[in-house]
Amino acid sequence: MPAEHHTTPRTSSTPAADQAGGGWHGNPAAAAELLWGHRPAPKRGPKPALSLEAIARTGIEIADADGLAALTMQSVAAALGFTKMALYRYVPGKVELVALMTDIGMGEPPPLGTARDGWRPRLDLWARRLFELFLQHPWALETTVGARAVGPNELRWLEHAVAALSGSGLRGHEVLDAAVTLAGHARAIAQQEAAVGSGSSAEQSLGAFIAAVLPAHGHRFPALAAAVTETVELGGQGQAFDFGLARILDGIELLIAARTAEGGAATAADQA
Amino acid sequence: MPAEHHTTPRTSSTPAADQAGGGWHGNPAAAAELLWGHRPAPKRGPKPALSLEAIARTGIEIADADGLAALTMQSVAAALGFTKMALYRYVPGKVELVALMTDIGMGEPPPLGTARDGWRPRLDLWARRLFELFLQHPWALETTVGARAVGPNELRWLEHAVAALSGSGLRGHEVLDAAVTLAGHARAIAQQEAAVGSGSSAEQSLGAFIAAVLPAHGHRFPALAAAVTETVELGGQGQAFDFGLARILDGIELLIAARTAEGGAATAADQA
DNA sequence: AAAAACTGTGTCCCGCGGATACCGTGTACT
DNA sequence: AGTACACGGTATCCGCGGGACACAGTTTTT
Repeated sequence: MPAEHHTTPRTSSTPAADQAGGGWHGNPAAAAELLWGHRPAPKRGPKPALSLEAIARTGIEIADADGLAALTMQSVAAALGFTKMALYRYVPGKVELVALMTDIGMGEPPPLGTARDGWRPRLDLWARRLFELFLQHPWALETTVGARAVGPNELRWLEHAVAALSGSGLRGHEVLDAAVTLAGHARAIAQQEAAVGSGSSAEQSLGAFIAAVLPAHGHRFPALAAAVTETVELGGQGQAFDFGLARILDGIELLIAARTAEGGAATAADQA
Repeated sequence: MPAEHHTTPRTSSTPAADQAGGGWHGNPAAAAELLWGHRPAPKRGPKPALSLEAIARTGIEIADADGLAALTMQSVAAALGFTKMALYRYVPGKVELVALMTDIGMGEPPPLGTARDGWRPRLDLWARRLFELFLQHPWALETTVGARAVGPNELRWLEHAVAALSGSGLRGHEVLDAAVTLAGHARAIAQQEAAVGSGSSAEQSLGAFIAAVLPAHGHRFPALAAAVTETVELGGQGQAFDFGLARILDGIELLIAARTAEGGAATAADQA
């Protein structure tokens, strides 16, 4: 329902747009315009029966239910009761549709409280919400790798994290790096959790795998086997996210303490 | 050149093996056998002109050079001078080939030094090597998402990290969680760096993007814009990886200090 | 009324992963 | 020896997915 995400032109991407190196998928300019551009809504032809919102939402439903592999132009169109080619009147290509799905799927970032609450609980909540979001939309883990166009919602999320650290005394790049680190942690652990499906945690899955491989090859991984068996014996649950989050926040707290101990006057004077 | 990765049977995966939820790609048992199984090397037919090693290496070259999208059975076979169907005598399917490429691409984990060096420099080196590895093989970021079979090399990497933390006083699941957190950090930041290609860093790319979007929408991201401009003005380079790594290691150090302060006797007595 | 702008559809093409049948080649058994 | 069998490589075929293209129907403007 936000103001973004309107109708689109037929800017198409190059046929063989998959470049080498760290290349983009699809046409980044087209995706950016899809995500950020306001289309003035045409006045001449018949009324559009579809909308970007509806298409993206349908795509999200399919990807949530059956995974990203089940997301085809065909499946999306069929779920909407249209031909697959009808979608191309709204979306320049599948890559751009996925980008739109990603940004809409992220949604508005949640409120984190005011500055009086302190940076730590706000960042903690932020990271947890992001983590839950990745668990809700596991396909987003796959769609947010590599070069891509960033949407407004994704940027809003980042804005919230940066805002939480604004008055903390950290320098600009440190604030950004902290946000990126936290987001990366949520992403990475969500990938582990999503990999084993629902019900079990990364450590449990790893333990089961080790147990399966151990009779033949386990002797080569002594430290790993010991840690896994100790974890399993103690009924260790999957708390990799909580663990890492606490460690990262502790580290940030340490740095903030060091920065404030330097004295607030020379905030931007020195750089190591 | 390791002892693993030999010839393979023609165990094929189910035609429609792409399941829903956190489903596997391909047949995990086939992939596991590819990665772990020793095939006794057949005795009857003509000599194989190819080898798993050669196929996987060729695939790695293609993926390194032109990205994972350019990796097709056709391209691999053509680079080897064979038909694409010849590959299926060695590899049950593309998914398994990618899994093999991933494990071979990781290679042997580097030596980290002895226990007398302390856990921190060893973990630091480990994370940096892993980070560099992801930068060398950006496609590995895509192939290590979701449910997949873990290969021996990948497990050796994990073993090394766990070994570095073995005598530190952390509990089993804490050791595992620390390793997972560090690996996730390397992965996540490498994803950001790989996204912008070579030459620029994540913050610079973000800054450029913000600068491009700012005239139209920048006012909605005040904290972000401030942090970015401060970073750009100070010539802040991309050190998100270093920053996060230092924070995580600081946090781990804090926890180890707390654990050792509890006294080594009651190591496994309590759990919060 | 006619032209212009726009939406949705039918048809086609190419490239991909993979199944299958086939032929050639080499070893092992009688 | 010869022969049966096992195995490697190839040719052909299929279904599916993304997307180009031309066309038909609808609504507004001239």
